[in-house]
Amino acid sequence: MYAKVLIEYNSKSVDKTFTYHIPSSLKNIKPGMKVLVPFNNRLINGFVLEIDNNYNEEYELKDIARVVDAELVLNSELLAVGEFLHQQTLCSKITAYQTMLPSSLKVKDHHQNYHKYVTYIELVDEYQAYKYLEEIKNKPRQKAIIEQLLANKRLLKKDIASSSLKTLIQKNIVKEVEEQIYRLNPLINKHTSVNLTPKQEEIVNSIDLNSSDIYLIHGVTGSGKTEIYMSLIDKIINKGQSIILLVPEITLTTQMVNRFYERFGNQVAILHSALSNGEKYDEYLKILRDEVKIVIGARSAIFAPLKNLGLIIIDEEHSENYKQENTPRYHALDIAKFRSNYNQIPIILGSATPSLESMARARKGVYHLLELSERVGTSTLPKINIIDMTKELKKGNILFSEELLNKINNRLTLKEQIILLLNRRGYSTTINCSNCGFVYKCPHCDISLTYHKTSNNLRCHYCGYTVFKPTKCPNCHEDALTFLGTGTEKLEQQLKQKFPEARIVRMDTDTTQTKGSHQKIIDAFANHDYDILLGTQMISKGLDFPLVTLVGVINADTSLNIPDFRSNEKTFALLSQVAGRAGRSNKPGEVLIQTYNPQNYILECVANNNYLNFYNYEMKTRQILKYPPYYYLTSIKIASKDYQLCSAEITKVRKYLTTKLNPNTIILGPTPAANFKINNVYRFQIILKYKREPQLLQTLKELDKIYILNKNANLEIDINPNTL
DNA sequence: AGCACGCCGACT
DNA sequence: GTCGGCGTGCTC
Repeated sequence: MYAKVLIEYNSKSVDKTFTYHIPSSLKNIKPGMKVLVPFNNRLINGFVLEIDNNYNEEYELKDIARVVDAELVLNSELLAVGEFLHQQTLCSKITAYQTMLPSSLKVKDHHQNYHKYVTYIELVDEYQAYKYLEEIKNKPRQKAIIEQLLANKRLLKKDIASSSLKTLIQKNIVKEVEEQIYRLNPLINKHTSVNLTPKQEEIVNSIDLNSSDIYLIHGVTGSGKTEIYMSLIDKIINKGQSIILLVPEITLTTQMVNRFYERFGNQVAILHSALSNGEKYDEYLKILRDEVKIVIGARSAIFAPLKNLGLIIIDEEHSENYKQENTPRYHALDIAKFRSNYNQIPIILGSATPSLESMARARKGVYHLLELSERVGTSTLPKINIIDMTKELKKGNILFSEELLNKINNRLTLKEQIILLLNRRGYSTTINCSNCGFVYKCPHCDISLTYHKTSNNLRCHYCGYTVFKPTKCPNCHEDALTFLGTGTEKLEQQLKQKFPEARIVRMDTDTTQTKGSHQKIIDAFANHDYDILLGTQMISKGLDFPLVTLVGVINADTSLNIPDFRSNEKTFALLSQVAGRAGRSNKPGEVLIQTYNPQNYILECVANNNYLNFYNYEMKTRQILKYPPYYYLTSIKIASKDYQLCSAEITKVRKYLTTKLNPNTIILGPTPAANFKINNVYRFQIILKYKREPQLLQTLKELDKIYILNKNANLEIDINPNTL
């Protein structure tokens, strides 16, 4: 028996299988297993792709050393998914399979074991124990242990004083028993039943669970999409099948996970980046051992090794987090479609603000469109007002309009809560010299630095470069440095000045660095320990605080002005989402959006809660500018530390593409990429726009081969990129 | 990836 | 004469 093994070197130069002999002691080796193999005079982790019975003996083969984890096997479906991932994103094969397994399994220590054990003590023999009790009348501690064991059968070893226990173990009266436990062990199972509204019921019933169709549920915030998911999950479990529920990373808060634990208890496994490696491994084992029916997780949970998959749900379908921004650059929906096709099962997409791609497909009839236009219960959609900041500016109000200040005051006296959104962290966003015009930029990246007041330094938000706040302009040495723009830090400070009695908490990347801090802030706010929550976009999604009746957007323009073809779509989704945090219970909510562009059509659509107008308007722009969903995009970048080489190589790439691709394909560039210079690496970019390009994958694959050998220039390919 | 092999420059 | 630079090529 022989095995074809991929070596776990993340380099495209060894991205092919190597053949090994399977020794008779390892006959249980299957494709999809992790093994340890001798390679180039050392032991390397490998991944078995195929098993062969014979091998034409070209040269002598080495033996597989051992199996890393016999339980951890990718089944044939997931092996096919890995191949698909490799083909579609042009990543190396080994990267594809590594992405699909929990990251803790990138084994460094060859004798590592991920199982967590707990040690119990038990009596070896009850009769012997009684007899021994007679002998030790004057040893009360040993006696106590035996008596406890007689009453309880087993005890946790760590709860027992060790000296007397040692004697008992030596005398073979007591033995130690090790048992594997799971690090996460929810047993909350109230089996609360869902009561669906007639509209929700209608949607549940219109979904054909035996099809492989895709359904888009367009439901306004607070319309109870979760109840629909739960009801569908119930049906699937009754069919004896399992479910994957994808949510954006940030939505995986205990608020949401607890609802599923309460209803489905230990049938649920969760997978997301905040889990420790051990926790991830345990959750993964539960899935492999067929002990759970539901996997709730972020993007990579789409690879969950559930057997007998019956349904895939992607909540907040529009979220950009479903596309991975580094290799392999895959979109979870593409993997979902593959698994839907493989298992002949449906996909449910849910969103209050569907992506244009999904809505366009739904309206064309490729997906089924299901509408939920009303909130459940007594809650109604909040009233949204646009505030013209140009008028406020004349009154001298830069950050807060009069109306926003009045309303904050009002909610504070009513003991209600407030959420404020400012999509920019730090204190000031640009530092320039009013004397010579000098702008402080990162020396490694082509990005202006942001001032952070708490640490009194300037920071690059791309590479983390930090300098102390200078007192004088480094160019003209005048004391004329000015700080422009506002970040969350400055907002917090100004807010404290205006409302000294209010309890304010800030949530952004700076205040959520340590594990669990994100959750702590949410819990504290939910507990009404704070009156005002202010933060960046991470406060906008999925949170449900019944006391929040006012949402303020400090500056809607920060998001609108980002130079990206999706900035309108992102702004519409962000503002609609954050607006949806207001008035989620019986108290009506109100939203104030401050802007310097009050006549902006996107903002008007947000204010009127009119997705359809936004959709029609934005589709027209996309059509004129030849963007998705009318055209597909692919971005091809050359990255290099050498500016000259970088620009020379990208020109060659363009020439190559011109000869190989369909003449109808639009080839734009080369241009400097949006991340032109990061960490001293330059990037030039070519953008492809096409409706149909059968030569695409083949051409890119060949191009990729050319650059495998080039050490000084890297090729970065992103098919269907999120941003350009 | 990681390492051996190999072919040219400036040193004890 | 030798130490060492990193280009090339191989690993079942």
